[in-house]
Amino acid sequence: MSATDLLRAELTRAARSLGAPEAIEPVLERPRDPSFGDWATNLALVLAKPLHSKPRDLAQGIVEAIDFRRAGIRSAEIAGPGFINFRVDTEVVARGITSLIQADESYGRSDAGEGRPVNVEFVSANPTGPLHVGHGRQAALGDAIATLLEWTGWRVSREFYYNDAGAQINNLAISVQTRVRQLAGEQAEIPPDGYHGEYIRDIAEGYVAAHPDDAHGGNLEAIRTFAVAELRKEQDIDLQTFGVKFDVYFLESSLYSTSRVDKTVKRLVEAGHTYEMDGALWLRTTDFGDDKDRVMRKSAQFGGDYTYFVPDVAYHVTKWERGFTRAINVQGADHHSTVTRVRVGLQALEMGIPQNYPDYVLHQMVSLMRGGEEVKFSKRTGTIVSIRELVEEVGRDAVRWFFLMRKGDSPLAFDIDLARSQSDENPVYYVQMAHARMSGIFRVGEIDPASIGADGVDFGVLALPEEQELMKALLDFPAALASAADALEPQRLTTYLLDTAGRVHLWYHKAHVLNEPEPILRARLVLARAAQIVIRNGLRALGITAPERM
RNA sequence: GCGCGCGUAGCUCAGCUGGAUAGAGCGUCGGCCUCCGGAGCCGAAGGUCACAGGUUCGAAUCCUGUCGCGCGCGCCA
Repeated sequence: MSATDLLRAELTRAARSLGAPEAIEPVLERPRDPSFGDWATNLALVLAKPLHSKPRDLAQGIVEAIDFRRAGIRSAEIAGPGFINFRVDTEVVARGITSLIQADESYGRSDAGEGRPVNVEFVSANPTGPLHVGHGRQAALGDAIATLLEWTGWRVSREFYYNDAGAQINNLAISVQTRVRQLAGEQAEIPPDGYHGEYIRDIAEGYVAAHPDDAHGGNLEAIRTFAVAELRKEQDIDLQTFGVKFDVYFLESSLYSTSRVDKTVKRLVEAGHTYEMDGALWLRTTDFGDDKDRVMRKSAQFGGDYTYFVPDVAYHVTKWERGFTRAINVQGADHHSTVTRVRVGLQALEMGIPQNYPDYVLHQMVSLMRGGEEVKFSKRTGTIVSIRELVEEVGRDAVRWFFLMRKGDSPLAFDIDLARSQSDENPVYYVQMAHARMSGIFRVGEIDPASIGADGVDFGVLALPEEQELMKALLDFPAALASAADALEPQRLTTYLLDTAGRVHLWYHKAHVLNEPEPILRARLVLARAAQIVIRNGLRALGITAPERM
């Protein structure tokens, strides 16, 4: 049980003894000013209304009802309008650091998810081109969210859905076919809504080499198959470069071949939420809060196909039926209009799927900055900069960190110069350096960090304010990680790591380790080990490496 | 026009689901160190949290409206 759990449990007991409602859950937070103490609670302020008493009187009652020993505190003071500030027993801090080191690689893990399954879908790029930096942000976010959920006890499946069936694939095939014809010396133009990137020519050349019998590109079906396979291969390399692995690749075409699309449509019709108009089949999405109804099946004059959201709904039915009672989709905010449609489609099926299923994590656009100017184009791919190029230039760790350090809600200006720089101003360098420095202590001292144990160590000698603050920060790690996981906001963890790395550096400058006399040496080795573990685990949970030296 | 998101220090951004005097880095100014395991460290200035109302013990955070920016608004995906 962590220090905060102890205190919280005791507060709950004290509050109930004063007549507080059963459901009360005391909130603990770090006081803004560390001189106030280690933890503060607003419990008395919250209870003032239901109990019809003055906050300060209640606070007094709570303080008197607390068993300090059981709560693991050495003082409790009432402040301001009714806050209660606590100072944690030094013994409790010592125990916390001790169990941190014992937990080692699993420090920060919790079982809030209780092993329940969750599906995290991200990237889901159609095989019509290389992955660009927007997909990169998605890959970093999705992979980090998935890992954070694993750390908090969920059974995670990473899933990549791709459209290998629709109009865009047709566009791709025609674009490649055009290039094949040009190679054969024919006059041909890629249609305006086709794909114009340089890579299309590469694929055309590959096709001709693999299909010498079809040098003029007459076999559109073979071209389509070839192009999709090539681009899937390229995207896999992109993902590999980025270090992302998926558990499931889900093909849109399989939804047709298994009749799942037809079944979904049938069910929607039977549920009575559809109607025919102008030769098309419509879903009455306005019944569920959409601003207009949506076409499900196009009329004959538009080709008679299903619109994209129909297979998308069928796809999400499979997630539900595969046992994923929780599903998270990571997408660019430019696709946010799909959120309502997918959810509404699932509601209209009336099969007991919750209204807010699936969860969405939407992220804003990425722009690349170099030399203070925006980078717009890439030689290789035309109008986009591919994630592979970016990773090759600045490195996987920096790319991941930069994509994770901002809230998804805000647009991201990726500073290439900063990401490359080997200096404290580069946040990922700064954090990794904190880990490398801790590792350096053990390397120089020729001590195996894994051999460090905290038994019998006198924590009382860690009296510097910097080491007190550092220990507190290290003990905050599990809560910081859990908060990032719960909110599906990895930037909470990057923020925590940056702050904690700052405390590590501060301590490192202030306190020597290796040349100190015995009781201090041992205690500081323990602290260095604890810091090393926290930074390493935090970076790993974000998919970033923690180097031993830099 | 409608929907979603955003607006916090000169710049880039945090702000832990409503808490105390709104924070960090960079930049600026002043000082210290210039021995170390990669030259850092200390301090200062800098804010109408876009604006106006509202909710309550208490709002950057929740609600309403206004302004500005981004994205979306197809029988495209």
